[in-house]
Amino acid sequence: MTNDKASGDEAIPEQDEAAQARALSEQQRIRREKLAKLQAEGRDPFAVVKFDQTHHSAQIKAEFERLENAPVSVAGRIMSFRDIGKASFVDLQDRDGRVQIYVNADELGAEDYARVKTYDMGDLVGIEGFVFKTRRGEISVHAKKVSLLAKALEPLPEKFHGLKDPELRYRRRYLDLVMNSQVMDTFKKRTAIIRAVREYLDERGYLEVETPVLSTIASGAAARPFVTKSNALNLQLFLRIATELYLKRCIVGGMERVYEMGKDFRNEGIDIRHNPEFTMIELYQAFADYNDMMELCENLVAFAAVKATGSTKVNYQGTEIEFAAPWRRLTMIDAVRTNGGPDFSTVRGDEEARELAKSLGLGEELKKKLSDCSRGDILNAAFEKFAEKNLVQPTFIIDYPTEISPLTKQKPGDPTMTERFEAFVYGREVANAYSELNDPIIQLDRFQQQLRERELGDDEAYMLDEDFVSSLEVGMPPTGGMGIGIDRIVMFLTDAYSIRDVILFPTMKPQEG
RNA sequence: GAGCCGCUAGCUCAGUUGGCAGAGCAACGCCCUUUUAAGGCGUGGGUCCCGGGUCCGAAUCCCGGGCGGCUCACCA
Repeated sequence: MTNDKASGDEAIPEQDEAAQARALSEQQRIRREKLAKLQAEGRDPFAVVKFDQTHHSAQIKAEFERLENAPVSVAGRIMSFRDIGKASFVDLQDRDGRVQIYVNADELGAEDYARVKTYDMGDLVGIEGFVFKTRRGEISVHAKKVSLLAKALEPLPEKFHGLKDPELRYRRRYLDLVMNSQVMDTFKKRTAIIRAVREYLDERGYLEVETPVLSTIASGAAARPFVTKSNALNLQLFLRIATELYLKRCIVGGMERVYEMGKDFRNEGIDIRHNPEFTMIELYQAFADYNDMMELCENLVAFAAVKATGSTKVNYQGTEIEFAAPWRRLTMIDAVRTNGGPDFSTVRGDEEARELAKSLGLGEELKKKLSDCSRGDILNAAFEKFAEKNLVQPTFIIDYPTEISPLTKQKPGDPTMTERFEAFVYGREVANAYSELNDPIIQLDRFQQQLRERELGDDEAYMLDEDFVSSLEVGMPPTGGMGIGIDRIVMFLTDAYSIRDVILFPTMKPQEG
């Protein structure tokens, strides 16, 4: 139970103590008593400030031939305790895994050995000893000295079944990490992927920059923002939904190649593919177009796949996915046509498209009233209905309708289409890129069209950013830009079913209150 | 936002037709100096998510609420 009562209430403490004693489980109470006893003996584990850890578990196992009989110091958490009388076997878990520790009364002396036997699973200990192999052939550390480095006042989850309850796993991720080694592996891979992305771009002359999370306009994407407030400025602010407009200002300023990898925030639904805060990389390259972005995308993701998993081929939820370049390229119109949908290349104008939408029963896919929909809206809806779910192997869908791409340059010779692509894997969008619109007059027109959409009730239409338009008036070179959803890439490379399995602390409702 | 499902010991889970709250691991005591889900003997541990209702009697049935999971909707 939370206790939110105001401080300074002198009458309550005694009741609090009683209440707390009652709230403690038998096991918690016993561990606190053990701690108190150690403290009374001048052996407070929480007073220890340092332990010299010379080796990790994995290294001892990998280099046993060289390390046999050598002195080592290892540190970690007690994960199991097999007491066989005057000797015990302890499984010690550190960052890399586990190594068995052998302790016996002869080596430690009766008094110290008796004290070690009072240590609990979950306690953090440091071991000084030497490497050996047991009769059963397990590489172990024979302890000459055992130091308690921190006491666990709460028992660990059950050693065989571990921690399974998804609610507890997400809320108390530290327990999940301790108990489930594949969870630790997933987050190590996440780090490897992020490091690989940075390495790939840094080597190609990209400058990593940081742009505002807080601003008065949340633009650059179609999404509802989180709202917050500055006390100092007495001003309503939004958390960013994209970094696009600031990064393009950097291109205007002459940085030529920039990227930012960080959190975006979208105030929308939460499910296995969406967390309100998520990690996105956006990158921009002057004098490049969307074809360059396609090559960059497929090579970057393949590079990250190799760095994280050792291969471009991964198994995702039972389906083999090949990330090696080149990825299939398919226009949106062809994707609809070849997946059982109509041929939009023969559809002229909004009215004809609306008739087609009616005959196809495209109701659910449309985001607004049919009478407000343009040919581009309907093509996009048909794509989502017919094609999207079939795009299992990495595929670039190219050439998006102008109406749904307000920051994108039109295709030369076809003003209804833009030089934009999205990359799909397993039916899910993982990247979005385009030849950036750099004509400030057309950009202003497109924003004004978005404002009309907003008036029609689309609260996700892009907000007008006048300073961004001003920056384009200064002159932005022709530029290719791309956004990649990092969490989704991590999901594919770690075979994660839910986005919550690749975010250490996913957004959860408080349990009480 | 809607539907379905879940919530019982620290953890993983049973709990029959509504009739004294259960197991394994963990804990506590004793035995055991190369075990490894160690083993043997014994002991303790519960706000059955919360609040109402029905009933002689509710973990179980009914109503309301909380949190979570899944599916759908939403989500460039």
